[in-house]
Amino acid sequence: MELIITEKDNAARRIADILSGESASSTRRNGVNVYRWGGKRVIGLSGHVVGVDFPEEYSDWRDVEPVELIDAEVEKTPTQESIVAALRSLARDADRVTIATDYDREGELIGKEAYELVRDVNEDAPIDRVRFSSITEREVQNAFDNREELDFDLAAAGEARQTIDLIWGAALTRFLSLSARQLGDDFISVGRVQTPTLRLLVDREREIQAFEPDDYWELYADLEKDDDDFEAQYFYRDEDGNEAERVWDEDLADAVYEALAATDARTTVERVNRRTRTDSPPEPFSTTQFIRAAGTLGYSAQRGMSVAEDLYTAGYITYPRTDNTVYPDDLDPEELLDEFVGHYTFGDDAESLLEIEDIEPTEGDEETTDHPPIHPTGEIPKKSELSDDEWEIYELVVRRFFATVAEPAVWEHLKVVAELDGAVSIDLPEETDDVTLKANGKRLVEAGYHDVYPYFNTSENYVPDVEEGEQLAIAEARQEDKETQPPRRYGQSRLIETMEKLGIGTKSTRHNTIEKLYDRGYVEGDPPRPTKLAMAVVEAAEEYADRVVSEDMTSELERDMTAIAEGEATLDDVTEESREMLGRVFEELVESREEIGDHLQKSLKADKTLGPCPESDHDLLVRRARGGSAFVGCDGYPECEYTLPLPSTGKPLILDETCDEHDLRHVKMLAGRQTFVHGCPQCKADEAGEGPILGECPDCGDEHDGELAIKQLRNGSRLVGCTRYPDCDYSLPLPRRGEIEVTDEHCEEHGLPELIVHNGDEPWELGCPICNYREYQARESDSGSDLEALDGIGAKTAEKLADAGIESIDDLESAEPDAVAGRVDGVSEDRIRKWQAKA
DNA sequence: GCAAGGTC
Repeated sequence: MELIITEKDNAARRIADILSGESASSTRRNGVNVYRWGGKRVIGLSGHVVGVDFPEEYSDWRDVEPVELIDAEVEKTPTQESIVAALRSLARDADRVTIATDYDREGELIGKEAYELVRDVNEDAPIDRVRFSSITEREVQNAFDNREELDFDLAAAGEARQTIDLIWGAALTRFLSLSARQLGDDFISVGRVQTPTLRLLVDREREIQAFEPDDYWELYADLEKDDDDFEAQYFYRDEDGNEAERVWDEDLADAVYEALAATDARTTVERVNRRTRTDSPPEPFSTTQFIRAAGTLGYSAQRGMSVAEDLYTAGYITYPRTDNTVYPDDLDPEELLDEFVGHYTFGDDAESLLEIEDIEPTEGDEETTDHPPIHPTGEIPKKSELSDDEWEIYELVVRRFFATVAEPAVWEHLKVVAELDGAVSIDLPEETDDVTLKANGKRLVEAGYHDVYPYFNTSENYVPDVEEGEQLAIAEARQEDKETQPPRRYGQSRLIETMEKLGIGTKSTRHNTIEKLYDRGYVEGDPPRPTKLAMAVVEAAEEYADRVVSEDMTSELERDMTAIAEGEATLDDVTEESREMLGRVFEELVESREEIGDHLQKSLKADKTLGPCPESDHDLLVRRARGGSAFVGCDGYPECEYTLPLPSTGKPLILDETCDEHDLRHVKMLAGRQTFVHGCPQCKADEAGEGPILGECPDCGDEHDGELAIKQLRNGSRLVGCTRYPDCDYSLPLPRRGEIEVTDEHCEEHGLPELIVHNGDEPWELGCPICNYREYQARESDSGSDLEALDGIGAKTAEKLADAGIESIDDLESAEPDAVAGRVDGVSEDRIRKWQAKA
């Protein structure tokens, strides 16, 4: 039996299909897919199935001095037990083994891990390696006809990286966490990739903080041509002879403005320049460029990749983790375009592209052996099979492929330079005696690839045809006061592009690294903004472990890995040298342990500080109750017990903005799509108490004495809500407009006063707010059950639920999952719990 | 509970 091992299940299935001529059948062994036909078996791993770690006796952070990790042994242990077991049992019966992992360094290492697992149970079977850069019939057949050997040197290069990353990362992470007494979930981590990435953000933040704006002015004039006018901007030549628009001298700006604004101001056209510019179509999608494009559609790096992975797993697009920007020879663009002909969304574009005579796809600079650039596979999903996000990303990938085989666009640029007539009595900048204006027009003459790829800005700027010597009056002049702006924060996709340029991280990990910075409390918001803790970690690293905060550590490691791969150095040479270096770092580090710990702790506290406590000399902090919910408490606790509530949904983020009245920073609650700005917690608490009390809260009145009151929210809407908010979020809606009168009449059923809304001529007797809301809900449910608003409940399911007596979200929330599951076919307890969580 | 790299 021949055993073929791939890096992932998906590749295993496709290779089995190709080699068997689609006759392979899928079976499961130990819960792992195995594809079989004749005497062949194919199994897919899940990337690395073994991992490196220190022996058990090093696992207690408090027991082990971090410095001891430097010379600790590093072991490899299975991390994917079931896959390892399945692999071993297949390997026992194999008389030939073929390693078909990805064609890159990490793939070679994963292959070597498989090799060793096989050798543990089978000493004799020959083990070959096949290499292919895309899973197409030709490439795969060719690879199996030209079997090669596993490259142990290349795998060793990968092992050097594993060892060095573990030792540096673990030793420094434990050192910082212990020195700041941050154990448990909130440890302080550093690493070869995350820390230089964080430094990029911190450096930018430092620039922003140090930035001092300068004033400047810009001057515009609308020039009249026939019945139209068009905007032209004042410019001059600076010392270097370059065109400059920013005027730094206010007196000069005023003088130019006056000259332009004079009632008789006229200009003469000095120059008219027309040129056409070719606008080449974009390159094929690498992971980084894909993330950037998805970013412009509003997807975070993580989300964009996650959607792409789903589309890949479903078979609609190729593997989304690739550095490659050159399509392989195997890809026949015409053939792929043909697949889209007749499609209701893409058909017309595909047909028009097929009319191009010689289709020559664009190419980027990066050509790699691992995977092709991301492109559609030709298996086209129905729109209804995909979620909105999936469809949007799928369309992006299809259209990007279209763009890479489309024709260039052509722009016509029209530049008009005009000069103010008559003598000007202004002290103008050097090398000019004139007030000169320019207008830059552009027009898309041939849309080219923009027709099939509508994601780029193609807005035109209209400038009419004018001739040299023509006189144009000034319709209006404008002087704009401006300020230079601080550099902008990195957005997620810019950050990923910069990481790629600096060579840190990989196509598969860069987006995860950014996510990790969020999880660790190093950055907040989007674009990511570093916290005080992040500043302190970077400062500590810069001072004591400069290597781990610089991208040079990666580039030097890359150099060493190349040396190992080429047989010029050994794994031991490289790791030993790295250990010595880390040893020297620790010599200085341990001397300053307390100082470093102090600084980190202060920064951690600063990240949680809102401002002064009204009842003591301490600060108010965001704290976490035992149950995990956040609230505001005093740093002077237990002497001062002052607290303020925070909403129960989401994770609090402290903003820079401060409340004028209480000097407290505003709070934003991060809760995915339901993220909202809570504002100053003191103001919110004050507001919550406002308004007349109507009666007992039906949800928590018995247990906690909650009461219902009329509340006005910051956004202007009003409601009847519990005074114990946010601990109790019972609420009833109220109309936005009109004055609300609380009458002496009380509802018999609920004991609440009847309300009257005065808005316009006719007062509206709203009545008891609970009864009013019930009626409103009844009207809503007449027009269709609100259950369908929940993700995962379609019309059919809603009908089935209604048959079982569950007609609304309220019903669902109060239902017992096991009872419902018993009454409704095909609906499990689990699903009901999920809906209840969503409701 | 540490890293970074695979993959889901």
